[in-house]
Amino acid sequence: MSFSIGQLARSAGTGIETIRYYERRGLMPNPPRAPSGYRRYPDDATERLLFIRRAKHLGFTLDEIGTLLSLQDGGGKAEVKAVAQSKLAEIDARIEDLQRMRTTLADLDSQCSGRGSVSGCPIIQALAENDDE
Amino acid sequence: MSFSIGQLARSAGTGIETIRYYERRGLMPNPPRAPSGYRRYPDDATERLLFIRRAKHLGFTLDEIGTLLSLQDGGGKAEVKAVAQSKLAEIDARIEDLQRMRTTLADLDSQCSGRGSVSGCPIIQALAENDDE
DNA sequence: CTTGACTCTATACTTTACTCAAGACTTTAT
DNA sequence: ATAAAGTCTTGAGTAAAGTATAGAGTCAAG
Repeated sequence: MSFSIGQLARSAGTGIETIRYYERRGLMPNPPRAPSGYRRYPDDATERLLFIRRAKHLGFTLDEIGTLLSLQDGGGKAEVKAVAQSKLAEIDARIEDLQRMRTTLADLDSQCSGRGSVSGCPIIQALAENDDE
Repeated sequence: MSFSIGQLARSAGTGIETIRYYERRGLMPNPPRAPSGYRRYPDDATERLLFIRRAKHLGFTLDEIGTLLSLQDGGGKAEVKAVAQSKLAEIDARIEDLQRMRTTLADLDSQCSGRGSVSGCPIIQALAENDDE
């Protein structure tokens, strides 16, 4: 049994263009072709697409997913763990960043009455003021 | 006193191209020109650039900053507060997203010994497996 | 056999916020 | 006066991950 690209897309919940894009990016192997030139996918193509989807959902970039896919077939746990940990560090940094923003913004928001003209608005003032670097 | 674009860039810590870009985007007003066509910035141009920088630092997009700048001159506190709150909600959603990723990833990472070949690696297995939607 | 759905390639467009390059002109310093 | 540094406009390129389009060929059903 083999799939057409449309069937594969449906079975994995992606778009057709996405699959061709992944192929160009080297994430999906070039599938065999029917005499017409149509792509014919083996059963496990769905698995590979779902692998990519799950990895994206965990925050990996397509490049990183490419690495993970190649490690899947013939790497060591240490390499996989390294990729995971570096992503973890990245996520942590991003969270801290966002939390700093959140704190400042929530603070300003709570200081703003939300009534009247903009003059004296603590949010605008904080942006307009000249104290922090 | 008026600045050249280079002086303005230095005084605000941005690049020259960035200033021209902001001008095209409508964030910086078109400044008066010298006879040569050179831009001549009034003193408060630096303030405006710094406003933009601070707002970016809080996570606002340039479009949102455009809104804030126009509210600064003639809006109401309610509008400003609305912009801030919607950004706050966005940041919260993003943090939750990242925290979900972080939890899963940290979990998998802790389950992986980091030694030996990839076979049986919990990280790869989680990505390859077929259980969650 | 014809209609409609599907697929092919190649190319361009999307978003966000810049950044760079080319080629010409101007200002500043020596 | 001349050279270096600065500025001008226009247009293109960058990252990331697709999405869309055109125009041509193919497959399945009636």
